[in-house]
Amino acid sequence: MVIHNMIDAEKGNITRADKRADRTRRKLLSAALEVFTEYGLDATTIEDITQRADLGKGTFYRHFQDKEEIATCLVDLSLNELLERLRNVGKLIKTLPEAIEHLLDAHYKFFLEENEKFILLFQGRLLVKLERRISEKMEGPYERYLHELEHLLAPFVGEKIDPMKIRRLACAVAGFVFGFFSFAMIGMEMEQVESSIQPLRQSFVKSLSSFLGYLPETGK
Amino acid sequence: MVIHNMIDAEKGNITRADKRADRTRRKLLSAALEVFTEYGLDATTIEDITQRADLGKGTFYRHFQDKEEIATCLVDLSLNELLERLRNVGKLIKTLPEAIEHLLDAHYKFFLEENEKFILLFQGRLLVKLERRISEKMEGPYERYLHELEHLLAPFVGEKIDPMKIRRLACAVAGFVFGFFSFAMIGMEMEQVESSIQPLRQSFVKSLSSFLGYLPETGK
DNA sequence: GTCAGACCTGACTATATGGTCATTCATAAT
DNA sequence: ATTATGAATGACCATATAGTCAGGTCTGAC
Repeated sequence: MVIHNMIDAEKGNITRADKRADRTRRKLLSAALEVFTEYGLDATTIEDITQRADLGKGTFYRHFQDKEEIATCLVDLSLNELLERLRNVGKLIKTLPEAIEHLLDAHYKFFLEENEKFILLFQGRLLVKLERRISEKMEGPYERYLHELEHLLAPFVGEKIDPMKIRRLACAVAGFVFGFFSFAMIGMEMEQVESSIQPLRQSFVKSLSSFLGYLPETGK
Repeated sequence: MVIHNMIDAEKGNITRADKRADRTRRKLLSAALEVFTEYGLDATTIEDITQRADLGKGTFYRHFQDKEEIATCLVDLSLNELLERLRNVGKLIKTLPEAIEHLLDAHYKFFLEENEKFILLFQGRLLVKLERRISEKMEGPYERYLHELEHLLAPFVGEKIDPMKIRRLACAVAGFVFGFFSFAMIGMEMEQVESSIQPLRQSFVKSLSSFLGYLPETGK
């Protein structure tokens, strides 16, 4: 909610005008998510967004500075949802492979349930090359994501984890989930997908564990 | 080579001017491949290309109509290389799973050896959503690719293959290779990658075979 | 009912990119 | 050496998109 209405804000009241502004902002965000995943970040124009939201062009600039800001905002929101899932550990985790299992599960469910948001976060390019014309603002949330990954895995790795390793791990996980998606593409039933992905999952978890220096014998 | 020089062309001679034009054209193509994979198709401008090629902007339009044409040209060239690999079957193929094995191998090697070209062909989006702002010209080579895939697989499938199935298969294969790439990203040795990808490969080949109606017992 | 304040609007301006063309440069024939 | 032909050039124009703002609309207080 954009707070221009200082009188009401000071009173701590939520006026109908505030609600209206909030609705408009939401409309813009949801429209932007749609067109971004449809046309891609670069190809969408501000008017694509406002037309999809059925609003005037000027309205966009009342809520966001530019395309980058709304994109960052969407990335932030989507990332928060993903991180929430990461933090929300079901069962107790004792080993690194278990932690990585959980990591995969969270991403994989996020992909299934919030497809557009996943695509926004891991939009092709991020996977394919690391150095790109990525704006400063866009790097922020991504750093946060990496930091959170480290936080999740650190307890199960002896020494401090090399930041480059975290980065690569992140790419690998996103790649894995997209790879998993390739199974879904051939129109298989979900149960069938789950079972055929199983051998890959195990192999992948093992690879990632040893990549982070895990030794099966010692359990460390 | 752009032939404006009719006198020499009629003579069947290749003049130094022709060679020069050809060199320029190649410079443009190679510069375009670089910037396309770096910035993405949408984000690159004509000047990005000419600057990278160290040429004047006007020169671009002497060789290509617009960005789309050079992109299509690159896609065509890259596709031809990929199709060449597909046609170049090493050993005799007798069953559908063997054909799919070969299909995977070709894509996988193409990805490793011609990374930029692979990325150009399967640029993120194609994977993620099928309906997009894809230009007519871009669809052409892609249709050709699908047709060639059908040609490769048809002998091992009884009835005619549903075009939609071919489309999905194509997406699945590209997705698989990107997924495979996720292994490579974590900095593993190539041999290690090959062995950890093995269970996945088998499972994937099986899934694709049955997706196309293959019954293991009958061998058809 | 009316008035102030905040939201929304779309015509307008500025800028960046696409695309053109008169000119310059390189080549090859005489 | 001269000249004709085609390649390369970059200043230039046209267009599309970013971003602005004066004016219209909605809301809530009095």
